[in-house]
Order: sequence, then structure tokens, then C-alpha cells
Amino acid sequence: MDERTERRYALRADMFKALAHPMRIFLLDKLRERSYCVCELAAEVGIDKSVASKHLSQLKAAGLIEDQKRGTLVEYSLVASCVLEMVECAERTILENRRKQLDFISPESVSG
Amino acid sequence: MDERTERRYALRADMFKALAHPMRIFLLDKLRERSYCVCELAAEVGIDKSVASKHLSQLKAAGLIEDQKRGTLVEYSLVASCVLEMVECAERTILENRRKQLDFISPESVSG
DNA sequence: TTTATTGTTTCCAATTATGGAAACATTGCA
DNA sequence: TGCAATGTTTCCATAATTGGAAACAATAAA
Repeated sequence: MDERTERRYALRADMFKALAHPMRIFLLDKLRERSYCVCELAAEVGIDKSVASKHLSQLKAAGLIEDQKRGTLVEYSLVASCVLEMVECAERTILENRRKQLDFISPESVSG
Repeated sequence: MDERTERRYALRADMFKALAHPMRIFLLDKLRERSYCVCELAAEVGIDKSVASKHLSQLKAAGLIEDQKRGTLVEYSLVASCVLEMVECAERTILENRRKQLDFISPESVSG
């Protein structure tokens, strides 16, 4: 595997790393409604503002959200709608897995 | 945020965690062609078989691939085609980000 | 059975990610 | 200017992830 290919895989992995945390998924989900400032999001989850800020900056670094200063507030908004497809994809896969698991335990619909 | 919701976000994050490693992305990409046994994949990347085995078991735990014993070999194959969409989604987002970055440096196509 | 092949699990050391507190920066307002 | 509100960065302790070696398990072949 050449270096360029390796870098490509690393880039993709970085994108998934940005999504690999429950709080970050939640933040993205929240930003689907509308823009939010850091303090609102931190209050919602009940965490320190510094923690929220760091998670948001990770999402921003991945190009999934962007920020805009508004006075002392910093409002974050969703920018890569593609990420929503990814999250839905993950959701579908989880549900599919659960369905298979149930089939394995009590195969009613599958007769093979 | 109630516990059930929290668990849902954690599940999605787990799915992305499974994808959050260059080697695992590579393995998925490889399995798109056909089934491969652990030794083949380990040799391809040039890593210890134990490492490959562990990565594969993570992908399996996420329900993205499945295994089948064939003699002393264990062949892994892709099962959740949805994951390919996710990877393509990530790829598109990365390219989009790169394009924006270029626009920011030298805005030729964007005149606003 | 003995040996070889293939995978998995278990250990360990090193790296990375995380959360919270404190320090610091920026902006708005009196 | 002085003070309050909001975010970011830095520091630290803790937790999680990772890769490799070795031990172990399972199967095939001699």
C-alpha cells in the first residue's frame, strides 16, 4: 500500500473518529434543528463548556459544522448534510443487526 | 436526556468507532472485492495476524462483516452494504471540504 | 499421535482520547 | 476603564485504544 493510499484511508478514518463519540452524535443531531451556541449545548447535556467547546471544534475540524461569532456567543451550525446520511446509515445497520439477532434466536420469518 | 436516548447515541457512536481506524477502513474496502481469510489480509497490510484478527473482530461486532470457518482458515466477508455508503459519504465530505478550502484561498468559482 | 497451519485471546507497553478545572481571550455593557 | 458573559486553550489525571509477542485453540495432514 503506497503512502498516498494510506493517507486516503487515514483521512476517512479521521472523519469517522469525529463521529465516534455519543456526545458528538448528539450535538450533530441537535444542530439539525437550528444553530446553537456553545453555552446552550453545554447546558443541554450538562457538561462543562470547555468540554462542549472541544467536541464542537473536533466536528468543525472534520468539516461537519461551522461557527459564527455573534457578540460573545459562538453559534455552531450544521454544514455537511452528508453526515446525516451517515448517521442514518449507522442507525439502519444497527436495526438490521438487531433484526438478524432476533432471527437467530427465534427464526420465524426465515425458514431456511 | 433520558437513558434510552443516551443509549441510542452510544450505539451509533459504537458503529462509527468501528470505522474509526485506517486499517479497518482498508479491510472493509478489501472485502468489497471478495471474501478473504485473516492471513491474506494480514499479509497484505504487513501486520501481525493477531492485530488483523482483532480489527476484524471489531468490524464483526459492529455487524459490518461476518466470518465463516473453512478448515483452518477463517474467511471474512462483507455483510452490511450500508457501510459502503457511509464510507462514500465520508469521502464526499472530505472532497467537499477540500474544495471549500481551495475556494477560501483562491475564490474563482464563487463570486459572493 | 505428532506436526504444521491458521486464528484468537491474553498480556504488556505505548499512544491517544477524554473530562474538568483553571488560565486566558474576546466581546458587550455600565 | 472595570465587570460580566461566553469560548478557547492549557494542564492534568484517568480511561480507552492500539500493536506486538506469546500462549492457547482448532483443524488438517503426515
